[in-house]
Amino acid sequence: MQTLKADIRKRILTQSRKLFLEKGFRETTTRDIAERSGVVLSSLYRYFSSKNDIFACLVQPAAKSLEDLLERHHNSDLNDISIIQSDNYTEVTLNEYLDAIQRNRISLKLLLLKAEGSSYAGFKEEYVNRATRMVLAWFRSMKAKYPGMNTQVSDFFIHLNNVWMFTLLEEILMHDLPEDETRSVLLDYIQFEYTGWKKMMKV
Amino acid sequence: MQTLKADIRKRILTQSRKLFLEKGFRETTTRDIAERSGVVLSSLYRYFSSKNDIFACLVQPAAKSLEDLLERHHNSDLNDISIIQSDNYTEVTLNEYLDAIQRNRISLKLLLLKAEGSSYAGFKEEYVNRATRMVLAWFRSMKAKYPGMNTQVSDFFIHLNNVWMFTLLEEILMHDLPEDETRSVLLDYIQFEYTGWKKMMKV
Amino acid sequence: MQTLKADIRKRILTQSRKLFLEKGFRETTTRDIAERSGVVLSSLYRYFSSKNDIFACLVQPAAKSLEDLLERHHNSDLNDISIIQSDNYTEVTLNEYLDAIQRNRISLKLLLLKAEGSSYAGFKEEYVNRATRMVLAWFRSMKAKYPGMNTQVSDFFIHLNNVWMFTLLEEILMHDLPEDETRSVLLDYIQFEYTGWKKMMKV
Amino acid sequence: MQTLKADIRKRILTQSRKLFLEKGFRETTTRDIAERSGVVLSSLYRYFSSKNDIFACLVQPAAKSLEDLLERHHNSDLNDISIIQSDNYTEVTLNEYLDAIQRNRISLKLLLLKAEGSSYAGFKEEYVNRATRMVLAWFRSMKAKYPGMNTQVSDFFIHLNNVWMFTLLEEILMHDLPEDETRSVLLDYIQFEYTGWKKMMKV
DNA sequence: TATGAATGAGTCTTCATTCAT
DNA sequence: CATGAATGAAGACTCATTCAT
Repeated sequence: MQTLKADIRKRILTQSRKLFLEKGFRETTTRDIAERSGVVLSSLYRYFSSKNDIFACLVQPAAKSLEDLLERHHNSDLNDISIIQSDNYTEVTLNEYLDAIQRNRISLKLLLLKAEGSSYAGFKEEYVNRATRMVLAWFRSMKAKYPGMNTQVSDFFIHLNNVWMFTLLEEILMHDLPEDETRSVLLDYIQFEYTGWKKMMKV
Repeated sequence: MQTLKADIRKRILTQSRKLFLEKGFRETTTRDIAERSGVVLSSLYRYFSSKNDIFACLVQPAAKSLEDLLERHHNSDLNDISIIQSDNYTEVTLNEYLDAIQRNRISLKLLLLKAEGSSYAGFKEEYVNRATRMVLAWFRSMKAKYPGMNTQVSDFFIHLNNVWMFTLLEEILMHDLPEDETRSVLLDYIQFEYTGWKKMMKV
Repeated sequence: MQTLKADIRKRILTQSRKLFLEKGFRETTTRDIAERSGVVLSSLYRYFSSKNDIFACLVQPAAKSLEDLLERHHNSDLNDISIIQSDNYTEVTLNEYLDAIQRNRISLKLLLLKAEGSSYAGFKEEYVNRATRMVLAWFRSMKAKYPGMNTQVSDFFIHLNNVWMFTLLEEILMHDLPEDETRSVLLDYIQFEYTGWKKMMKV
Repeated sequence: MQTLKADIRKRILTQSRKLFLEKGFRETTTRDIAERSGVVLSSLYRYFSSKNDIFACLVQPAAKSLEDLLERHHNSDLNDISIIQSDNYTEVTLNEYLDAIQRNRISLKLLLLKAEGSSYAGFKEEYVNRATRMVLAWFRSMKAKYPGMNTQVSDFFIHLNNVWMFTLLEEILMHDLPEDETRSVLLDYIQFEYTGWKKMMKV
């Protein structure tokens, strides 16, 4: 009996996922969702408190995994420049990104591409800003350690790189890049960035 | 009378520009526009055929200048690799971009950041796709000319770089970067890209 | 089983009482009641035929005691003016009121202050009207007996005094006046009314 | 042309007044109002920002006149006990009340009897509380001047008298008491109160 | 008899656009 | 050509009550 309830919930989530994916949060109506889920409109509200709530459920895993990534990667205490220059850094990083993407493809897609109108609309910007602040802090701490580092790099350019990382994510999702291609693009990206930064910072 | 009419049109455009800038296309209502322009709502439709039409007028210069850039830069007939490697290529390119931005700041801002809900919502994607196709064509023609070039670069990565260029634009506009900073960021960008690509293509 | 059933009924009544008290009849939803009672929504309807029915159960003792009071006090056959003028009339009356209030505080509170939206919403008005009719009848019969009585007092003013009595009740309940204060206020009230009426009727 | 607009507004106000009067704020739907006013539902919102707004327009004169009364009558600086005992005090007061009532019958009726569900629902209680505070202040200042005054009167009883005044108002309105009867009831009321208070305070 | 699910009518509000004078 | 008025479709959310197992 409880299974039934869970079933309907799942059905609603499945169908709304489809709809959000097709038309985005804003253009998807609660009626759409209800009809496609084979429920009466009012029943929707037995399972979720609002349209936004449904979206939140679908999107939360992605949001969580991104937050985790942020935590791990931009913590200035943990990541010395030596780590970044270490041989397997690239690979480790790469795998983490890949993991996050593979695990939450659709959820991420919703979060980053279809959230307009929902409470997650500003997620990307907020996230990028936080990430940028963390990177900036890391930069400053590195400069304290290695005074020879190039100081020329503007805050804005650092911000920009964070945005690009997101853009990369978005594009991978938008084009449903298969796993192997995703991996190869990520490799390219990391190499590209690495080369660029090395030159720029004259490390 | 004709003058008056033009005046009113201008007023509508000025005020709606402000509103679109503040709240975006979707959140701006026709009533807002009419009131701020000192016109009755129905009069709006004497001067413009729809809300979208108003937006189009405001956004068209930016769209045009981007189209022009596309034309000039990604035309495989015109740009041989030798040009890219020429000394002043960077500067020329830089100036063109700067020009386009400076000339159409607000219009671009509307087009790239505030178009949600309008017929221009998909502009960026479309544009990037076209640009990518052109770059790909150029790449292929280059490969035909210089068979030694690295073939490894995926189509997607090229696409990505196009998107990044847009992202750069968007961020410059979003943060109202002043001209000098814009220039310096663009320089960084070009250098960054140049380094990255050179390495990647083993040119 | 029968015991269980009674238990559940009691639980529903207890919890709905709380809710009605907090938020009033209208703002209390059947779902609220069910959840707080630890029953499934549909089970509510096994124990009560409707939301209004639940309210009725809670409110009925108060309604009953008020009806009783009405019966005893405004029965023109029973109360001669001589009784009213008797020494202990005040005290007797006072105690009756006090009793009714003390016995049914919460029930009265629901009936008089929280019934909006229920079938008891009009209770006060109806009751007052009936009471007024009875008092009027009593007045007429008194006038028949004692023709010297002042006739000037309007029907409306008598009605008004009945309403005031209710208002008094409402305020005592609304402010959760403790028993001793309730007693003292009632004393004030009776004295106040008594003085007023004596003057007015030139008894 | 502007007349037309005003006309519709007036029509909406007239019809909604009727409806609110019949069924109260809550039970009156915007659709009701629109239909009875011969307007499309959406047009309602061209003239008023919400259902509550319509109600507010209807009710504001009454609210204003009550506030004014409060201002004039419970200002402890202005009203010495000597004024209250003066010969024409009663008449002046009486006329003021009458005026307020006559001028705003329907508006008052809505405000005091039909506001449930609107933003004016708590008006009465708020008002009474403010009035009570003012009267209490007045009492204290009188006691300072005339220390012989009875102190026994409880705050609650004073509060109660304020509520009664309101109850009086409500009943007058509820029963559509004609002007002359209203006057005579008010006279009774003032006399009644006066006698009661004199006794109570042993003035 | 208990439970999960279903129901359906209803409520306020918004907005771009068109009509009639 | 301007203006006031009209339009109608749409959208999110609520709630008491009933059904089917």
